[in-house]
Amino acid sequence: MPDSLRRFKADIFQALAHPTRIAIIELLEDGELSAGDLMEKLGMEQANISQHLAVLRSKQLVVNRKAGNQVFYSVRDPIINKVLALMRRYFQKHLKEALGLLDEMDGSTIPTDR
Amino acid sequence: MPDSLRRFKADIFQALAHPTRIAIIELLEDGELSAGDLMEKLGMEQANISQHLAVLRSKQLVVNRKAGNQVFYSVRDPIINKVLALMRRYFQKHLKEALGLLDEMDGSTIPTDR
DNA sequence: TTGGAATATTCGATCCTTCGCATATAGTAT
DNA sequence: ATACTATATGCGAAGGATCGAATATTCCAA
Repeated sequence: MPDSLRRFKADIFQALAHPTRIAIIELLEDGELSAGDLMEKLGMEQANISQHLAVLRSKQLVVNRKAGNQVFYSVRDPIINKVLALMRRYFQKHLKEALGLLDEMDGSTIPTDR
Repeated sequence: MPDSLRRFKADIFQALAHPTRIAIIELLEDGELSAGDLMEKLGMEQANISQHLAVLRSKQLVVNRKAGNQVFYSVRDPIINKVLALMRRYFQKHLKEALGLLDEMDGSTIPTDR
């Protein structure tokens, strides 16, 4: 496989390699949301959300639709949702080790994923 | 979902977010290989391969088995292979746009993935 | 046409990643 | 013990990612 193709895949993983961007994709799984919706649900700076959306857009993981003042985002291809679903399974399977890997153990109860 | 879990997933994507590490995982899909085998097949610096293997190990994506002088690596959980298989489907589906995204078009024929 | 709301972009500081080079460790054989 | 092979680790330079603050753009309403 040529290196350019490997780079393409790596870029997509790179786009997913941030907690906020994962949160965005997962929030969008149930349907489109505006940038403002995401900002509110995630409780982060407007500029920051917009920057993360720009990353996801640049790799074509999300598409956007303008409606007046607002911009609505959705996941472009359900394959990406499947990838995240697989990751959830992976996480559940390796929950113990996963917790061991986490830097901060905040003593909360075992979380159920999503 | 707590942020720590999002970070866990992001870390795994981060581990996959490099062309060389993707190549390693894909090479390991058919069975275990030694670090030397990988070095030879990928034609990269010994230290570099070892560093990438360290990343994959630290996120527990691969496991290793010592046999005398050598260290044999394999993918820990087939779910990771499934994730890469999905990515291959994704790539084929969006081949045209993908090529548009690639920086360097070297004029070669349309590649068949793997 | 001025104002306000929603979103995007630019900038600079800080941190993280990646690489090659050099060196360290571990196993094997002589 | 010595030497050799396989693999890992430490280091420093170069480039890339992330953030908040400030600013720009776009659209609508009065």
